[in-house]
Amino acid sequence: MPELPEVERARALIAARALGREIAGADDRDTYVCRPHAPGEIDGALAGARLVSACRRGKSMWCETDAGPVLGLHLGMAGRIAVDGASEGDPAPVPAGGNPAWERFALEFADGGRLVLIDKRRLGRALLDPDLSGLGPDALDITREQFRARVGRGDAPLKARIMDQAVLAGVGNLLADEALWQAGLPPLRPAGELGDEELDRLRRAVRAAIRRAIRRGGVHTGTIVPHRHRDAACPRCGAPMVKATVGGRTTWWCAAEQGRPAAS
DNA sequence: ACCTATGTTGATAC
DNA sequence: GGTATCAACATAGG
Repeated sequence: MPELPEVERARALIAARALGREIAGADDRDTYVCRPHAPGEIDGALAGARLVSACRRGKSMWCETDAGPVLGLHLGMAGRIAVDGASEGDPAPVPAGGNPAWERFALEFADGGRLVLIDKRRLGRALLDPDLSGLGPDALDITREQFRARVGRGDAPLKARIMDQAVLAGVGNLLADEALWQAGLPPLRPAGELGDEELDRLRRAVRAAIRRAIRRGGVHTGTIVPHRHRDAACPRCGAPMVKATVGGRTTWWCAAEQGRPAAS
């Protein structure tokens, strides 16, 4: 589920509950999730240290430590963070019993508590000193000028453009559908065709959708999310919702308000 | 049972 | 360089 809002809630959870606690060790035995590290490398780098900050850009998180190394965390497609058993940033709070096999990485604190990366699919990541140089500006911080210049160019479909993390960091599949629907813009329209007024409207919609999702608990709380299925109607005008693959992802939009029919 | 779908991202190919 | 496609993972649902 994790798009920017879920990641922000996870970051806030870490900031509130994990900073300053002595790390006794790390369980980094899952070498797929902790790649490119060998088992024991993260543990060796962090044992005895304390997290001093919890930061985020787009969907990437990282924690600085008083020992030097930075711990990078990414939730991938199904990851969530829990600290001492309390989870944030996901619709269904891990009911007491999420499968223990889904705990892919953990920081064990000297006080007995733990910070855990829970991830059914193992597409999340935990690693040292992550490279974040390829990320564009965070979707909540991007200025109007930056947004116009970075999003309003290229031949790629508008939706693919706003989901490109190098252009703008944080927007995923559901947020993209939500923001485009709120702004009344066609997902398939080439990004470079947009005018400044449309780009400003889209930026407002992206930021509003993100802030609302953070408040309400996740991207699944979006207005069109329940209407992303066959035979659904646009909750604003009643026209049929239509579907196509855009930028490699399933995309739903209002046939009337968001113009441009599905290509082929 | 078999096939498809799933909130991400990276590596590849044109 | 920009854009598109596929694969990585593991589960859930028709």
